[in-house]
Amino acid sequence: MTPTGKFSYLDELNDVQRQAVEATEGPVLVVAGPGSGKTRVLTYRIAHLLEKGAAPWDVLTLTFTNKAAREMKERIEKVVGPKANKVWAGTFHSTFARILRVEAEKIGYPSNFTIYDTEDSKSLLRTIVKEMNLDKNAYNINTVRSRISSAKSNLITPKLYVDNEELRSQDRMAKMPHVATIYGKYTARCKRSGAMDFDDLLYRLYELLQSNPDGVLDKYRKKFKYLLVDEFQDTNQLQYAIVRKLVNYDQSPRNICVVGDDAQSIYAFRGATIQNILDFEADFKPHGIRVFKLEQNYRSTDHIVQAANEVITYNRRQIQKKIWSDKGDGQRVKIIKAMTDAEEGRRVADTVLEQKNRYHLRNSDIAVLYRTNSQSRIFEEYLRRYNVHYQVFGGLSFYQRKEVKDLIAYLRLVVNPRDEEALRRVINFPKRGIGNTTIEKIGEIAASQGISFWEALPMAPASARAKKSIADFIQMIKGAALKIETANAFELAAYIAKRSGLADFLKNDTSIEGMGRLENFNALLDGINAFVEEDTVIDTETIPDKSLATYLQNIALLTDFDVKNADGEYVTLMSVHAAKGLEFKSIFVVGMEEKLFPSFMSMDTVEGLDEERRLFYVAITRAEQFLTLSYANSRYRFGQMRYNEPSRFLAEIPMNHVESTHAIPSSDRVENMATSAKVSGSFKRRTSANGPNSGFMTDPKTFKPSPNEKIQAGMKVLHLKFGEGKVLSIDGGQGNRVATIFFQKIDNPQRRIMLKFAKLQILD
DNA sequence: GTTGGTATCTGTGGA
DNA sequence: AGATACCAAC
Repeated sequence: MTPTGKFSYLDELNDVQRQAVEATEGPVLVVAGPGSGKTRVLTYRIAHLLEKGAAPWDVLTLTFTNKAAREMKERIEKVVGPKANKVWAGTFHSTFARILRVEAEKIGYPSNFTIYDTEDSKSLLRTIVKEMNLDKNAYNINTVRSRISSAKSNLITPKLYVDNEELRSQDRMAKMPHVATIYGKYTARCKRSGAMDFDDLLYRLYELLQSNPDGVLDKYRKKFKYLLVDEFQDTNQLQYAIVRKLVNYDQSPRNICVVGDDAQSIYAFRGATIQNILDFEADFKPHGIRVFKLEQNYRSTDHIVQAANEVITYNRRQIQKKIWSDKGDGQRVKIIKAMTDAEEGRRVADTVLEQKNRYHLRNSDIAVLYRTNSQSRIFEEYLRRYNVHYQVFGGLSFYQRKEVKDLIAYLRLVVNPRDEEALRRVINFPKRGIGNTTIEKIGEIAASQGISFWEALPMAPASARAKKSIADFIQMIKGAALKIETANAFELAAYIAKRSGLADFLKNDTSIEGMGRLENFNALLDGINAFVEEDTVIDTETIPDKSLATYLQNIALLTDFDVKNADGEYVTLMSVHAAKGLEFKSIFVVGMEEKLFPSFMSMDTVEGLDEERRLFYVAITRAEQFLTLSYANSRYRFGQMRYNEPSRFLAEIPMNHVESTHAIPSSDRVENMATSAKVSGSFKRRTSANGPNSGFMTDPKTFKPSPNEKIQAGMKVLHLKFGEGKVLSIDGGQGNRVATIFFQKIDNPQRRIMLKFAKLQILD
């Protein structure tokens, strides 16, 4: 079949891709390896739907980032023209917020509800923990928040939480038995404040569809005739439950297509579960699901692809697939070892320069990826020193800066005075003589009467001066709220900036940082002005509504990515998580050390390690041509020098894909241990308690050594002392063969063993 | 209520 | 090291 005429875009697809695009009716699962043209399939599929006569507004595409949604729309537009803009394509959060905006009142929320960001949530939780007189050290706010978040992501309401013995006993073991109560109070407080947190945007939509007031469920089932979900491996139970509500019912055509890669699932901490992919297959099996596997990688050269393939085999469960590339062998993986984090920074920057010169790479071809955002500093330092332009993504986004959040809090308050977190933030900033005692009293009144903080404000038993301040504050907010119908968002913001004293406060701070803050503050005002003046594309939509409420609702879901200018020539610095879906000619994955990558937080469980390994898989598969991994023997953390061993992931890359001038990490380590022990007396040698000398890992009675000639790379073998291992590679001539073997259970897992002396039993 | 100094704590990822 | 929480003195 040779597609002709207007279907010519089909020519740009390989066989499997085309089948996935053309299977428009009924349930479809696309398992897409890295660089396999996943986005191309999704966009062409939508284009194909439109060409075949579907109306743009019949199609709903859910992504995880605004960037992905935006990209998709742009690419659809290239194929089908401007009607692409009428397709519903957005993030789960923004799309659901948009629907909730319309339907909120059906579930007891105002349509101008506030969206609480993580800081707001944590601040509210802190208040609740305090009010309940609980020990805030026992109730770590991040832990509490994530418990509540994952409860919501698993469809567990406060009521269900109370009755859930498993969760309750986990809480008791963690010495925080009152999480259930906190969860209940938190939910009530959000509702009373007319606020939804990020999880609520999903949960409340589910609740809406579930309770189905005024046949609202049917309305959306009819509206979205085709549903597509990107990065399905990163959905949580709640998201999948919503998807099922929308498409999986009697008489439904079940036109749903989900695209994902189990090997790239890296958001389990956010409640995502690979189980969703497996469930999807089972749930739609009775309805003729079709599964397509995209296995050809168009992004990377072979050494990189094979290294990635090999690394991921160390994970337990996975959907079988073999990613391959026909782009030639390309360069081997380069490994940089450094003594200190500073040396790592310098050598990475050196290599950046070298690659720019030798291979004529541009800054924008290069990215430095790290496990934690705090690692960015040292690379910034050296790149700046070398005069290489760079851009850091992640970390504090523009909208999270204090000066920006302060003004936004005022604006939030004008739109929704019940917004307690906004109110608490600005009631005494700039200072107007309303202190903690007064604020606490107001909180108590609100709690005892079951009213919002705002409504309790005038009842505050305070000094005459404080009362006057409060009255004035109320007046200011009410005054601004009155203008909401007549003034546009910018006029209101400018008014509040002046009237609140914020603008003056910032102008009076002449320090360097203070000037920076003023700049940000003004940039925010400019941004609001631009929103009013132009057809600003904020999310993926051209927003027709210029109200302050619309503005606030949109920026609440923006991240750093969406603000930074995407053009320009700079080296990209970002976390591995943030790099998902991106590609660069040259990738540096830095900080390849035990306890950092894999993170110490994830090291004690197999599931945790598997997720870290998938994260590493994502990192290395971002590279098209050059992949450099680096680690440092020591680095500063919390003002203290810490020593780490090279990451176990390094040892999982077979030697034949690694640049040979670099010795393997485990043998490096022996040298480095010796030198650093001399240099620094405090260096702690690993105790051998569970190391190789602590005795046999294998029962000598059942151990049957195999003939050494039979040992080959890739085999699983058993060693008397070291236990089970995997032969990574074999080198050396006949009679002198040396095997590099990875033994999972020992401290320095990668070992070089002379086969003529070794006793090894082949396991498979 | 506000200010400024000191103790304490933090140890991943992000919509 | 850097942010935040807490506390004593104004």
